[in-house]
Amino acid sequence: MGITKSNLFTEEQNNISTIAKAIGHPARVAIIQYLIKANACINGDFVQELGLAQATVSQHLRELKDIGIIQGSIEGSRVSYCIDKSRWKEIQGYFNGLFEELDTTGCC
Amino acid sequence: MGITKSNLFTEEQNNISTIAKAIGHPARVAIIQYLIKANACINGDFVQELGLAQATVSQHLRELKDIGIIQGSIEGSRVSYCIDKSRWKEIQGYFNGLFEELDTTGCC
DNA sequence: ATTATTAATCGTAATATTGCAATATAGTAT
DNA sequence: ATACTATATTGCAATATTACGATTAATAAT
Repeated sequence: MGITKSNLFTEEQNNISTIAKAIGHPARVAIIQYLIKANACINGDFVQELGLAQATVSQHLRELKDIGIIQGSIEGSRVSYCIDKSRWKEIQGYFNGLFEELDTTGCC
Repeated sequence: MGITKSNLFTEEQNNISTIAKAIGHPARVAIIQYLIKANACINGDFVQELGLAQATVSQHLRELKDIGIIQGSIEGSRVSYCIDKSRWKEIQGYFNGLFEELDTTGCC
């Protein structure tokens, strides 16, 4: 069917998976890395940077905006993008929660 | 088109996004959490646990196996699943790399 | 005013994902 | 041998994702 049965899962599970899904495309990882490295709000030429069509890049940017990882503010005829650091830390917290539960003692 | 242009991106970007994609479904997050919490190889009744059809669960388990997060070993007529801890730590490293690059000083 | 630049949105095609019933496979128990 | 149990695979329908050309909207430059 292609439709995820979110109602079967906890809010945390849905949160983590939704965020992971958003990170689950190399272009979006590239955008995130680029903005983190820049450490500033920039109207970078993502189209040049990524090598994808303008419409496609815009779509990826919107996905990242939708879950709050990046923010875009209109700056004249351009749009300035940056990481939402507090949201990013929140996301880091979700993943850390997932990772830190692992008990390195025991089998396997 | 629905086909990701992986060739445009770095190996790291493709690695991260591929793993994130695998985590990008609540059922798979639930499986991971369940196995981490168990800290053992178990033939848990994932079908009961998740509330999805057996075929669907099997599919999700295979996806996690494919990228190495979990391992399944045949145990009589059952299959015993567990987290691949070394792989999981490797994945943790990928995400930490992504998170730790963030400079909390500066704008935004 | 006209033209260029930048970025969002719409429409659409190709492909992927999610989910399940049905079937297949393989071990267990009777 | 037969029936039962657990899991994998196949085939298919519904929906989602990826990508792009074309269009739109809004500012900037001439």
